[in-house]
Amino acid sequence: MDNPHLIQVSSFEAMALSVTIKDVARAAKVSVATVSRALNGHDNVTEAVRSRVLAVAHELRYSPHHAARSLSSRRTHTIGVVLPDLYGEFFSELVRGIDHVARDRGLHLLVSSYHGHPEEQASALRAMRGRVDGLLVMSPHVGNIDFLSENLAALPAVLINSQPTESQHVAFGIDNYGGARTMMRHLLTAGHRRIAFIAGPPNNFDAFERLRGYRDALLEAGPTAVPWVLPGDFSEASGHSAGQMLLDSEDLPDAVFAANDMMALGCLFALNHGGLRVPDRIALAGFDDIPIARYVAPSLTTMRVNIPELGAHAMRLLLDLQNGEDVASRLAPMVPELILRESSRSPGASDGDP
Amino acid sequence: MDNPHLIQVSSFEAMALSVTIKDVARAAKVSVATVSRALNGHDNVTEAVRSRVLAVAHELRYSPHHAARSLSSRRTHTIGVVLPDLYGEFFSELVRGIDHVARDRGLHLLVSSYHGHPEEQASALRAMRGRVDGLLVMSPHVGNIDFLSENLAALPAVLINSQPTESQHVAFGIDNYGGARTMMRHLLTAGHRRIAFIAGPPNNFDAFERLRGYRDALLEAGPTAVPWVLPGDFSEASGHSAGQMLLDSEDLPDAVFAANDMMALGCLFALNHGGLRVPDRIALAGFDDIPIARYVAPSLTTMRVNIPELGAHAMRLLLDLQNGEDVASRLAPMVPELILRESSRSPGASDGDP
DNA sequence: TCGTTTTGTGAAATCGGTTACATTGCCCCG
DNA sequence: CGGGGCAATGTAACCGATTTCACAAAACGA
Repeated sequence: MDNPHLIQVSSFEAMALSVTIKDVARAAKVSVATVSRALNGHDNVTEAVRSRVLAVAHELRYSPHHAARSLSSRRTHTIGVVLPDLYGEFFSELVRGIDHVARDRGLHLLVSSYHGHPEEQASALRAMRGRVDGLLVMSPHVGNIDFLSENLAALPAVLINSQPTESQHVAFGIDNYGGARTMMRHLLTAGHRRIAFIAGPPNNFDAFERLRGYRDALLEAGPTAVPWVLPGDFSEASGHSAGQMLLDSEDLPDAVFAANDMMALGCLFALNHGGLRVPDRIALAGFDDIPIARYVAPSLTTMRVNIPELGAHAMRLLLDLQNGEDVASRLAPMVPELILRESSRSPGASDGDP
Repeated sequence: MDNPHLIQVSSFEAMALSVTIKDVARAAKVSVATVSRALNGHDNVTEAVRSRVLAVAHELRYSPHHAARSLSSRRTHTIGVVLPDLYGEFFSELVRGIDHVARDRGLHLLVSSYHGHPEEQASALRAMRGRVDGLLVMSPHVGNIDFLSENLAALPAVLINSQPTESQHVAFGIDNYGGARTMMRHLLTAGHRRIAFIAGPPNNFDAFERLRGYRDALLEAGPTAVPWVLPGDFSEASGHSAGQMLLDSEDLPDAVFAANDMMALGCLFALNHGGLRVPDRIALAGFDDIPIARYVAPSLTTMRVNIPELGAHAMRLLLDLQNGEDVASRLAPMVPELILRESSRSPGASDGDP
């Protein structure tokens, strides 16, 4: 470990814009092959040589050129993450969960969003070639998903919250259908019969499943409960319009179930400003349990989805998949949890704490 | 592993995986150089040849290997983004602004966070070599920043919201000091004299500047106003503790100014649950104007920082810097805007709308 | 003592592109 | 009609690493 006097590094080397493995080899008086072996921890280098190489490399501030390394080793140590968008807490939390696992394993993240334009998704996927070892893809658009197979060139991939497909891709997501039914059961049990639903974007698979859960729950509840669907697109603004629409109409539902929290908040905001007290006059519920949900007044009843864990688990699936492990047993969707808060507290019930 | 079926599958995939420029060249009966030129839009290829090459490339689903391309062309078409963390709306919005510009220019983003461990930052930076054409670095830790110069290998870089440094790096950020003074002026004008400040993390430069603004504003306000600083770390939890601390103490300040919105919200939450009406009993203000701020009840007075624009502008600076443009004239910090909301409405003033 | 492994190191091929330079064919003009 | 100029294409040298293979020296066994 100690042979500092062997190093003859002149300061002019520091001027070099980028130090390559050749520079290190020259300074350490060995071949590039030996430098590579020494730095990558192969066991067939003398300890004396290794420490000399390490010292020189450190002295020269050498850091290997990633593109070159991945070209020859055929590994990039990078995972591609292709998302519909980056807006809002959902994606933020998702990426955070993914990033956490990535860091643990010393991997990097190449984040790409196609900004809601499904047609750009294919090109986003294609651009990943040669940059990543695997892909995490969130593709919530209902419809043909098999472009994946066409544009992936057999990279290991895990689909997040996407429509199931015939192809072999591993998919993992949330039990949106079950979650919506759970929420509906809660609202129905509380005595609400006229329950409006603020839907998500028409082509979104999550939105579709939540709507399906709403519908099926109503069917089971019997003929007294009829569907009442308001359009929405997952944005806070669309929730606001839906709320406005309710204010403008003569008769109100007993409760409003929004397909996600953002819309529930927009709706709440509209109702609040319209002077309609929640939950006294109308109950309100959302889906996702984004962090804000607990802070608004009244705090929002919602289905909690552990979003970081969704991303983290998908990431772990992907990595294990790369290692050839069998992950089939770990693909059951995550079941969301009902979080009861003030916005659905029935007026008849105890007033609750502050 | 010696299941013949598996072998068959994997070898099939291997073939699909490795369609290189050579395969295209062979199929189109031209040389690899011509393929490269045709695909990259050089003008010295016959139209007939170009279209043949394009057709074949599309037919074979060829997409160039990124590592190889960037190794020879010395461009990665990727920008590295090194952040302290990915948690919370601030970073989410920041990345969104950056991503927006990146997409416009057809660039990718390599996101890396060092999870609050400054010592990991150097390695995060070093790992960027050969993967990115430029760097966006947010390094809010007070102290030696010159590790940047040491670990950057002359990559163009823009610092976001970081302590100014002697080195040549381009830096861009928010006028935290001025913003804090603006808020203080508002609170003082409203008649508050005993104003408590919930500080950010001790080593954070933004936090430091905001605290400095608070202190200087108090000094100017004269001897009747004395500093009252509560510890915090930018997290909602620390704001909550600060609020709790206030509730437990006998005498209350007239107003609380939190160094960011997350802490203001935590504090608000604590005060609400403690039965202390905001703003009737105590005024409250934050900093950042994160989206939630307008939804909480009472809605939060804060300094608006256009966070996506902060990221977007830093990104544009970086790209122009790469092009050798002079960006010196565009480095003036962004001035935050005072957003008056319910949480600081003085009890004496008009009651305001719902 | 002399083969025969074992071990450490170097030379060179390789990964998949880009691009400088060489080559070819064609047009045009003296 | 012959050669200079030009445009289109091919050849091959890179880019900076990893890795295979060859080879020399050292260790080993008989």
